[in-house]
Amino acid sequence: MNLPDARQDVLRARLERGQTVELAFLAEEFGVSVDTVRRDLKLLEMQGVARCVRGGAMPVARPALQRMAEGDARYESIAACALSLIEDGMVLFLDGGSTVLALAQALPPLPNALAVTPAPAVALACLAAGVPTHLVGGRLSALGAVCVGHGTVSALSDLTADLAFLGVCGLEETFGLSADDPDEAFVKRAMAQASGRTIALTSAPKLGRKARHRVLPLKDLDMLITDAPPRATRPFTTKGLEVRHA
Amino acid sequence: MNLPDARQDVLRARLERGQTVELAFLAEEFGVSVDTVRRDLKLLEMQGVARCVRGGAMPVARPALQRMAEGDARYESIAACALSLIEDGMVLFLDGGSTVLALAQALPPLPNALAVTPAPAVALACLAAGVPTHLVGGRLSALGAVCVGHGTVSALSDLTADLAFLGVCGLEETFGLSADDPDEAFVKRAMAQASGRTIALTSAPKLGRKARHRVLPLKDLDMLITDAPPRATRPFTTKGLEVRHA
DNA sequence: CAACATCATGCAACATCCTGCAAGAATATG
DNA sequence: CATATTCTTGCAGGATGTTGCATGATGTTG
Repeated sequence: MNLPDARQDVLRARLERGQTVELAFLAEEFGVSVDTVRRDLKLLEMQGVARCVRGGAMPVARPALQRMAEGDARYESIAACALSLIEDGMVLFLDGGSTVLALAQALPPLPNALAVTPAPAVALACLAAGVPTHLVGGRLSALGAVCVGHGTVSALSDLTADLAFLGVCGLEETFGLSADDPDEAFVKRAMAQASGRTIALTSAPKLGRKARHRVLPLKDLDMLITDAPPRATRPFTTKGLEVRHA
Repeated sequence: MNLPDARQDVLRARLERGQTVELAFLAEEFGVSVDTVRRDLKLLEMQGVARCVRGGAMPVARPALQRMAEGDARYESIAACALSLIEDGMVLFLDGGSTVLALAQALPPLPNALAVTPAPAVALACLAAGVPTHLVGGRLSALGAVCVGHGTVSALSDLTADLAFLGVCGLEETFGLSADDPDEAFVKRAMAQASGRTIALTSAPKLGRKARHRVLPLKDLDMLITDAPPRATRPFTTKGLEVRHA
């Protein structure tokens, strides 16, 4: 348990859960000096997971609600690439998350298409774009601001779509696509299983990461759209996954 | 949890939600001296988030909020009046519409309550306020950005709540409460029928209006909260409706 | 006006941060 | 197998940030 990677995994998990971590307390818990923990946190800060403050670190990925408002240029290129797959008349599953939200905001009017999503923010963006929208209800998860629960999953299972666009918490060569929240994982899986093609949208930092809960094995994924360089997607292309670089 | 930045984040969040904070109480809560909290608030005052006053600090209305305040100042007073009916542990039905949205944004954290709503914007506001939220899904109506349809109505009918807060398109002495969209009318009616008390929130211009579709007769309404002057609500009070003026 | 609470300032004690460095462990290389 | 390299860790130091307290000033209340 005293390997750097193990410590950093624990820290990453807590931070992504929205917890703030305290330096002195962590040093005690891990049985290492505060310097070591400080270095761990600085590393996570480089990766954009933590925000180092005096005495510890705070999560940078605060509830998806706040990230939403900012809007990120990184995601726009991914969204633009995904748009080329969409035609009017299709039924689209749209997951939650900031990358998929960027896609929803970039949608052109599609009067004959139907967007189906468990994410309220995505639903509003689709409606504003001029796409008929069906919002799948349920309990709202605090982490991702997405509807989850049995009702959500079962409602999704009763639908069928041409394309499913999934946000990604982690995508790893052997572990496949994974999510931080178990309930959100079930929702993602239901969308993947009920759609003709499943497309993952993800920014570079998520590649090679394993989030806590497995959603899909890699072979059930039809396409990956990312802004990562080709070298980072090599493990996936060699396994037969189609990758598009934004 | 005693890092300076963490404290300031908490304070910032409360102030941005319109709460006023009290010095002595905060010192107790954080386990630090009042001097420290005073310094925190002074820092936030430099950043334009707080306005220090004797004994604590008050939220400062920022330009973005002020713009909203021009159109919505009246909604805020209605929301404040509605808040007095709400207690932690209740189940609340929240309709769509800007008045109800203002109420959702004004909610304090209610960890044991449950907010149930067919409106995605309201759901996000409740979640951000720290209230567990259930979003009732369905087709998104283009008019009001509210979920409508048979699934929505039937899901609402299977629930029960203590209070239902309904937005109003029209409220007239004989015609009762009415809505512009037929589908939205069914949703409003379902919420009214499944809740203990039904409360209409409405600004002055809606009084005396008949919208296209009837939702409820006046007698099925338990309370009206409005910013209209007493003279405008005379026809309703004489019919036995309880009216509160914001 | 008197009693009291709150505020601003300065200060000393303390905690934390950064940098550099050396010892140990793991891995690579000849 | 021996040696070199890299990585990780803990520690020492000086710099900087933070905290609580004391002091006098200012505001509030009866």
